[in-house]
Amino acid sequence: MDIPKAYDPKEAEQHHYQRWESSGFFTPEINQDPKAEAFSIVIPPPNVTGSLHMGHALQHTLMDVLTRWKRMLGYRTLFLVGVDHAGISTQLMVTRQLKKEEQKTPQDIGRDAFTAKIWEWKNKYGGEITRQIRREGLSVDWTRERFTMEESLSRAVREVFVRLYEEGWIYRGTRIVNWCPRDKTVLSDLEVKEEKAKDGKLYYLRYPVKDGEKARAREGKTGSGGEDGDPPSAIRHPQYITVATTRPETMLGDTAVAVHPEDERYKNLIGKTIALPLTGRDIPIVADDYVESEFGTGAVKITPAHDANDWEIGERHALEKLVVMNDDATMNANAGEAFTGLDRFDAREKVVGEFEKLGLLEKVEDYDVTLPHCERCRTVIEPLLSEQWFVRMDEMRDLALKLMRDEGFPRFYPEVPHKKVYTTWLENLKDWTISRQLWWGHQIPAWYDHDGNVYVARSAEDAYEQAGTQDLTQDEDVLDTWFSSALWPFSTLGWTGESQSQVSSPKSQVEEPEPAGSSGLGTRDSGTRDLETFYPTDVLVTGRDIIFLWVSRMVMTGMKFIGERPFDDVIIHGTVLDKNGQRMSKTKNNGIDPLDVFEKYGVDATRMTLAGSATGVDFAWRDERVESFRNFANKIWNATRFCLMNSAGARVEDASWQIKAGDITETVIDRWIVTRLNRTAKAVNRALETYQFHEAVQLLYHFFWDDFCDWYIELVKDEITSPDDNAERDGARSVIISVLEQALRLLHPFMPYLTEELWQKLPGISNALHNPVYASSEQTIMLTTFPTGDDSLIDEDAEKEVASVIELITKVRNIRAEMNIKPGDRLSIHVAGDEAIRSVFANNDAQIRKLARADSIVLADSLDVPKASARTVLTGNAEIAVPLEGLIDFEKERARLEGHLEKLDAELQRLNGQLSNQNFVQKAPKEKVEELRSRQSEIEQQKRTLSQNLEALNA
RNA sequence: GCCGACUUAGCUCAGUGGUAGAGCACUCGCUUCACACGCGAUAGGUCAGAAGUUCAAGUCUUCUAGUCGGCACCA
Repeated sequence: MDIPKAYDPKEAEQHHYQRWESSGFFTPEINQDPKAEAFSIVIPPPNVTGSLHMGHALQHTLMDVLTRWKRMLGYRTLFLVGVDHAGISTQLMVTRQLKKEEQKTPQDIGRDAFTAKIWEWKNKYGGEITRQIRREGLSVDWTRERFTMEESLSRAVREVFVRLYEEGWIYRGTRIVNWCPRDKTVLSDLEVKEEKAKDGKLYYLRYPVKDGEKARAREGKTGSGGEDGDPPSAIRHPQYITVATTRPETMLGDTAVAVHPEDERYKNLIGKTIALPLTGRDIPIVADDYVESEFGTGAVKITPAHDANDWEIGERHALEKLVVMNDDATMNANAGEAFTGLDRFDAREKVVGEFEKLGLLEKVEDYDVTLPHCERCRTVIEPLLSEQWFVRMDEMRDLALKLMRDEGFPRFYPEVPHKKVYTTWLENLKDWTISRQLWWGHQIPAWYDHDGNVYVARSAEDAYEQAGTQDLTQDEDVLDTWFSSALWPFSTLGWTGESQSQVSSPKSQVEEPEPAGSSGLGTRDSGTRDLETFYPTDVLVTGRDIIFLWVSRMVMTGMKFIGERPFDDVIIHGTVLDKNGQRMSKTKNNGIDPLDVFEKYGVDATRMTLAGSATGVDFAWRDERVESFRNFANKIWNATRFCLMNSAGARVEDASWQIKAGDITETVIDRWIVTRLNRTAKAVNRALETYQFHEAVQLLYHFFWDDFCDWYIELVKDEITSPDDNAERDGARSVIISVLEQALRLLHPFMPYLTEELWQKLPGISNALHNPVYASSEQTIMLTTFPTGDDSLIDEDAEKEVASVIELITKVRNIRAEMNIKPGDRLSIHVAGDEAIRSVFANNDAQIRKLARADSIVLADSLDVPKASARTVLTGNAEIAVPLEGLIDFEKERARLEGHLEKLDAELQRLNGQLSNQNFVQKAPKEKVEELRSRQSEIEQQKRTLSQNLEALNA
């Protein structure tokens, strides 16, 4: 067979995906067992504007590993894929394009034309991310692909909105909100990022108090001792009160100054009036507990329309709420003629300048301040009084908290710290601002009549009916993108709220089996049956940045509208950092493009790298790491190449080969590799059950490379490559190729392309190797049965025997290396040991001689070798000597033995210490003590032997 | 300010109370007929520091130091 010496990933990556997809392997309908248990995952929908980054690649890999694994185990498997409309991002992108190509703004062309443009853009460019998902090899069901803006999902959105409104859980109200003056929309608290301001300043402004004490005024000091000697009087008060602020421009909207009611400095000012400079307005001095006397001057200017805390104070004291800014953060007419139209930062300078002119600027201090920024465009957020739609979170939150308290769902992996963070966040949750001043998104299903009455309805027709008129206008705003994402686990499975009975049937039950012959394609109308089958989903894989934004909200809506949790488990994966441990970001331009990595090292090697990182832990990206998995892929390629070069007369035994393994596994070496295979299979399954992906990767890597390649292939090589055409050789060839086939299955969820490519080349493969539930499907490794390991095939004696053989070979190789024996020089090996070990070595004489490059092995009761020999001992106290007449360097040999003795000494000392400790002997488990004792006597024996050897050398 | 995580070999990281592990890099040797993206053999650790619990601590507790997160506040 003509197979290239090096694996070329691109070759395999081109061929298989299209066949997998078009053959319907990814759809749950491929499973022909009507009773098959369901397994489902929904993808966190990537933004339609997005392109693949490492975070995606990581989470996608984990989801696909689980899906492919479960599918091979016979589950009815759905990995649901879809894309998010990503309101702000998409609107901004198309706005930019419109400006560039037509020099127009969205307002120029109007709402309908603009949203049409976005749909156009989506249809043209929105497929980028889905092409990349195919490249990753994800076994997602494209026949069920969803988009958050498609009709059925939009219907679910309207249904949820209407029902929450009718229950009073959604309301419209006027609040201080986070306003992005650049995107000109309100944002939720979660879309705002606190960042340190570059040169924060704290400005101390003097506000004149009406009827202030003139004598004090000239000094311009508050509270300090009068230099004119006038004693302070209870009736007298200073002419000014000084307030400190970081945003002087907001003083134009001040409607009070607040002090702490117990603050002695200001007690007599409470109730007085301030003549607010630059405005001609009079504002009161009020007392409020919120004020901290120690901070700043202890007096706070109150701007209820432009600060959340001030708004609260305003409510308590019935203050006027004066809005002084426009939606682009320029000052409006309320700010006064001199300021109207000025940008907020220009207004700040001007206000400060004016105060200075008036002698009212006391001082300016440098001040570290963190300011809220728009997560997306990094503009400083302006807290603004605005009328918006909100979701009341008290009862929603309780649904999620109750689920966690009563049932412990969702289970977070890793549990620490996410369970606590999630719970704490829920406990302190504030209402959710859901309206957005955008055009791209789900328009709020609320209509208004001329009198401002609101009609919330599932459709315009319903609203007309409610209002008794068609003269209504729909709310201009759209919903937060996360509102539709919150419904994703059920809206994608067909829930639109119509004729919805509670999901009561266990999801393992599928009412009617798919008719035979149905390829499972084109099942978009599977409707609510999908919901019954696949909801709740099994596991959600996502990053910690959207636990609040997304995970928590899915839990709430799932509990509210389906009455069941949306998923059992949530895997929170780590962040992929750059090689210096820094977060990847566009501004730092230190991102690593997964597609470049695919190009350079292959998709499978990238997947192994990602799955090989510990669950939930951040890790720095190293190309060297991918390189090692690229090498691993090449190793698998070449091991298979070797098997195929020697496969005449061999064939892969079908799945039952495991059971009748006794028939074909005749040698201890065969029994050993079958044992190792089954131990590995068991451990891999155990690791995946607890989402220890890196553990599974390590197990597979070492099984394949160390056990299978380094030892098994080398031990059976002579037999496999024998030119003699006989049944024994062909049997051996069938064993190795069958073990290889099982190994490829174990690797498949991680390395789908390579394993399919190689599997298809093996002799004797067919769909008879498939899991029975996929019996009639076209042959593919992805539908074979995943090996779970069989205890009856684990042979501990074989393990021990081969371990001795390996130890012997290794020790002899060690002697060769330490003594600088040339590779071409042949040796003879003398072994003294008991009957059992001698028979093990005798049975594997040929293999040992080959791998240790020895001419002969002499087995005896005791050693009879010349002084010029290198010696060592084996576990179980067998002695080894390699005569090195003329080759031995006595100095070196002495040093080698002494080194070995030293190590044994150190260990023995530890053991002696432990075993002479009565506390240990009495309290430690019996087996532990026994274990140490036998190790102790073994070391003593080995020491005796080595000492004798050393003496003989010195004699 | 509150909560949390991390600190293990030169680097990146695993580690389940019981003799410290991997990959890469390093050192030595090898054109051994699957693979130099390879083979063989080494070397390399006071597990951040201190105290405690325990027969036994990298692992559990407390404190300290450093690194990095999340949340809140910010007149």
